[in-house]
Order: sequence, then C-alpha cells, then structure tokens
Amino acid sequence: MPELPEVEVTRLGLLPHLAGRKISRFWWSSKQLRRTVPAREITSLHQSAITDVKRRAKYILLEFECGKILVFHLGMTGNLGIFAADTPRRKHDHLEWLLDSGLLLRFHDPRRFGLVSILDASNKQQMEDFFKTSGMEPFSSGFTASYLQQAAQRRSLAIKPFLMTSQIVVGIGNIYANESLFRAGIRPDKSVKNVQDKEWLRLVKAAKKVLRHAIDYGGSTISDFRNASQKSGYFQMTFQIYGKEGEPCGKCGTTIEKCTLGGRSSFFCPYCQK
DNA sequence: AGTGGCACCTGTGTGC
DNA sequence: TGCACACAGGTGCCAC
Repeated sequence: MPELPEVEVTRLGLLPHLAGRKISRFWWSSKQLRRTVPAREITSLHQSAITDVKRRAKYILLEFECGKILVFHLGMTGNLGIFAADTPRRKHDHLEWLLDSGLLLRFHDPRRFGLVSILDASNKQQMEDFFKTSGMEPFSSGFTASYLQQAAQRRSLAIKPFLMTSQIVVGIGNIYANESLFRAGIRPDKSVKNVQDKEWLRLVKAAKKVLRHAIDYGGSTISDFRNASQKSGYFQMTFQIYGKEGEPCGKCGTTIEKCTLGGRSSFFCPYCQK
C-alpha cells in the first residue's frame, strides 16, 4: 500500500494524537508479521511518554522518553491509526494500545507484510544496522542528479527498478516511480546507462514534485489506504500514467502502454517518454 | 557485485 | 454459485 507519501501522511496524522501521550494495555493478535513481534519489549514501554513521531524511509518511528523507539513498517496493506475506545476490533487488527487520552492506537494489516520493532536510540550500532540498507531521502539536499548518476555507475538495469531500489533512494514505490518517469519524459525500460544528464535532472525534479504533491493530497488510495484518521487520500485523482493502460495520454493522446519490469506493472506513453 | 525471480500473505476482480 | 487464476502500494533472499 504505502509509499513515502502515504507513510508521511500517516505520520502527520498520528503526531498530534501521540506526542506527550503514554501507552498502556497492549494487545496483540498473536499473529506474526514480517518479523517476530517483540511483545515483551513492547510491554516495557508502558508509562513512558511518546516524545515525537518521525519517519525514516518508509518506517514510522515513535520515540519514547525512556530512549526506546517503536518502529512500524506498513508493508503493502498496513494501517496505523487512532480510534475511539469503543471501536470494535476488525479482522486483521494485530496490535493495539490504549493511550492515556482514552483513544486507541491500532495496527491493521491484512497481508502482514508490515513489521513492528523496537530500537534503542542510545545504541548507535543497532540504529545504524537497522537502517543500513536505507538510501537517500528524496527530500534531502543530497538527492540530486549527480547522486543518482553516481549510483548508476557500473549498473545496467532499467531506470524504473533503479528508482525503486531503496538502497539508492527510499520511498519511491511502484506508483510514484511510474508517475515520476512520465513527468520526466523517460521510458521506464530505459537502461540507466543511456539516461542523459538533463534527464537525471528532470527525474530528480519530477520525483520531488510528485511526492510533495501526493503528501499535499493526503496520499493515494487505490483500494485501502487510509490515513491515521481513516480518511482516504486523493492523489489517485491526479495520476497521469499509473493504471491507465489503453487510455489516451493526457499530454499527446497516444495510447498508454503497459509492460512488466522487475515483476511490477509499468505504464508509459510511447510518444512522451523516450 | 549486480540482477532477475520468487516467496511471504490475504483480498479482490475476472472469466469460465 | 463456485472455482481457478492473476494481480495488488514492499522487501529480502536466492541462484546465476
């Protein structure tokens, strides 16, 4: 489900409900997620206040006064949200905390590709190991055309799977890779070896813009993304290429085509993207 | 080392 | 209606 914009929208929605709050009465469905749920360690967070809610890559980080960090990844179908105390649990609700505000924090994830983990902020090595495969943040000043060009050296894969490689740049999944490449006028199957200087510049600019706009629109809801207050996003209304196989390109009218790259559906306009 | 393929899991939509 | 199958926003492991 969530790429960087959806994770950021979730974070922004959680922050006012969680900052300064304490958690108690932890409940777990006993179903495992992508990693073993550290239930015992989670219980040790009781009565410590949440000081901040941050994001790194597609991870949401709940920082506690005691120095621990509760880490969530939403996988494909995860949702982390705030609910009234009397809201009945649904199928696929897996984790739940009662907040001292009387509201509930719930993690829901049908496919269970998400994860929850605990880190210790003072353990620099552990923090570094956890994020060692996470590349550049797309909104950081280091995410530039020359950074991507450098990362593409000695590589030969297509630009779209390259853009989706989280060791290089984080947060850009299938939707936003497709949309960024359309806006930059680059075919998704073009080898990184053939991407020109001016195309790298356009791509960086397009990716930052697409991600920013998607956050402003509350993310993209294809079937089930909901923010922390269970509201849908609207950026899917502005898709120019994703999911539009067979439709006319909004810029030139050419029929949009579909191919598969790295096992993922890829859409492009054969006229606008070279 | 880089790359493509696939597994992980459940739900939904389509075609027969 | 029932069934088989393809596909879905992510990531990590495996064999080449």
